[in-house]
Amino acid sequence: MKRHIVALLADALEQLKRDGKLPVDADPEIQVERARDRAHGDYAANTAMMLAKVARKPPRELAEAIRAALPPSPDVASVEVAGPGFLNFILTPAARLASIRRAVDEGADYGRGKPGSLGSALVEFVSANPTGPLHVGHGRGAAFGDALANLLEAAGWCVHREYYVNDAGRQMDILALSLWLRYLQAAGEMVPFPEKGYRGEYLIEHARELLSREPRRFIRPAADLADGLSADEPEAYLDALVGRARDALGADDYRAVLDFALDAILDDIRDDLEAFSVSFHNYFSERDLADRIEPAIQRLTDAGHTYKADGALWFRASAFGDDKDRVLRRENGVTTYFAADVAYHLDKLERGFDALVDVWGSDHHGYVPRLRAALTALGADPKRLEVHLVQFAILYRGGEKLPMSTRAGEFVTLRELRDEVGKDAARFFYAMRRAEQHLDFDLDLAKSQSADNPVYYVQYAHARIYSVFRQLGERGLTHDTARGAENLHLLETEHEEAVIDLIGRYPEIVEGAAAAREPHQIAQYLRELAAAFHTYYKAVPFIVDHPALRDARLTLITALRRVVANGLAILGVSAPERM
RNA sequence: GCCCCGGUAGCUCAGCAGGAUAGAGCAGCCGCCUCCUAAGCGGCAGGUCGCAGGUUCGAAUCCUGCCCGGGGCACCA
Repeated sequence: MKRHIVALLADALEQLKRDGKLPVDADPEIQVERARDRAHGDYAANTAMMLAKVARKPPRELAEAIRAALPPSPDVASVEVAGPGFLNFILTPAARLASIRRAVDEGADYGRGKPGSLGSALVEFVSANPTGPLHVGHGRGAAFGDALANLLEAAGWCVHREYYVNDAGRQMDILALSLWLRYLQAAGEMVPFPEKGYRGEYLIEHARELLSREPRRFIRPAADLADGLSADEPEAYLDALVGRARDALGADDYRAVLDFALDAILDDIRDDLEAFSVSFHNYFSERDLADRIEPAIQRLTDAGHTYKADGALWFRASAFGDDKDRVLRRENGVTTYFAADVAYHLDKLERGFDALVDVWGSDHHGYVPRLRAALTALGADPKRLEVHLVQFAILYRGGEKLPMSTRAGEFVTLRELRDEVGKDAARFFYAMRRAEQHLDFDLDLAKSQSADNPVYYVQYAHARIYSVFRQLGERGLTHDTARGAENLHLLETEHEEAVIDLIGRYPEIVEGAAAAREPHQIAQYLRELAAAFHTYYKAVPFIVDHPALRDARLTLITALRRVVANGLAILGVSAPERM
């Protein structure tokens, strides 16, 4: 409809140019938007005000001229000039009601774009290091990433969801060491636990599990494990302990411990995400990248963008907009995380996605320029990579800021949040806010307010509609959908106008939210829609004696129920039939 | 020091590819269940949109500077 009105305006401007009332080179971008106020009609255009200067005419006079030049349309009932020179379009009732029929007929597809019509996107999100359970910061990334993926899919993208598993490198060694030490402790050995190890309770539990499966296999004399090591340099101390653990266990058993720890934690993360209604097509292992890192580095070298200095191999990132150059291969020959990430994104590009959508924690923002630089250096269009930064929630409990450290094991887990406020409330709560918005997350408040959470408000609208139909059955009546569809013109209270208007907007909301990559627009819209419904519900009885009017109202709330369900599905929130 | 994000009602936040009177929820106050779920509805009150300039017919929205808050600036991942 919006495009239709733009086309009408374009025709009118051409007509005015032919009549010499407008300079031929006047070629404004025609902006049509939904009127914010229903008194301003359905759609509004500011075209006359934008053209007033070049046309050297007062905006209202110009608006009048455009109005007169508009070709007739079966969908437009009238056009008014208003305010400083707006053109307000009022649709015919039939045009306005068309969306109600579509919502009923198309059901779950209402508001969705043609599948794949916008291209293909790889959405990478969460990608939390597999060293411990997900915490509430990851929860925000999961909720945002999943909603964004759903949203893009709804708008017409073909979406692939991926979780990048950092299962290589030093942190895995520290994890293996930490698990092994807990295992020895569980077996009754007196071994000290390093300050910088992963201290979380979860590892103690995983260690007990390992001990019950393998009561003897990983036992080693460990009393002297730390002998002669200085703990003054905690990180170096940790690395030394890792070395001794590897020696004590031997390569095979060391690897077995590491894999056990990794599998246990990844399984836990997967279960957690599933319960959070988040799923992935693929968990991409950093280890599987092993043989692709050197070729990626080679490609950068072949293109002349690397050099050696201080014994390391550097990427000339500063030539592509980054602050400084970045190391690809360290002095000790080990490639960096960055090198792996370049290989990973090169792999994504080679898989042929039109858009690489990365959802990262905002603490990684300094990392964006170097990755973009690398892709540019490799000859890719840097615009294919878009990175969305999600601010971590800063947690407060009892007015105190909570420390968040995976290694120290001090964090509120996503699971705890879910147990406390429920999956739907947590998902909606996260989805309501813009991702880059800082979030003071007062746990006491969030938990105490759970009954006031707007998610219930929206879900209740859905459940209430089901309730109306249950009531209908109890009164021995049925909904004649054909009669309802034929009698939508009977819906003329102001409350019905408002609901019809909002349902008609839904496809535009999806399109706009997807284009802006802002799932929170869906949440905002749903609150508005639910509010319009609850007001309508209170003011107007649906189950009335007049059959045609009754069926028309039931058709309208059926359409509304569909839109609520479709919108909630994008946010990963359930649409209950009763509450 | 440099970079990113934010500063809108008492609180938490929408609104920001400029547009017609700045919105919502919560908290506060006043009302509403012989009526399809009161997890609801109606109403009242609450704002120099951080500050100062600039661009524009028009600025919460764009530009510049400053102030305040958060985060980031690794041969960690």
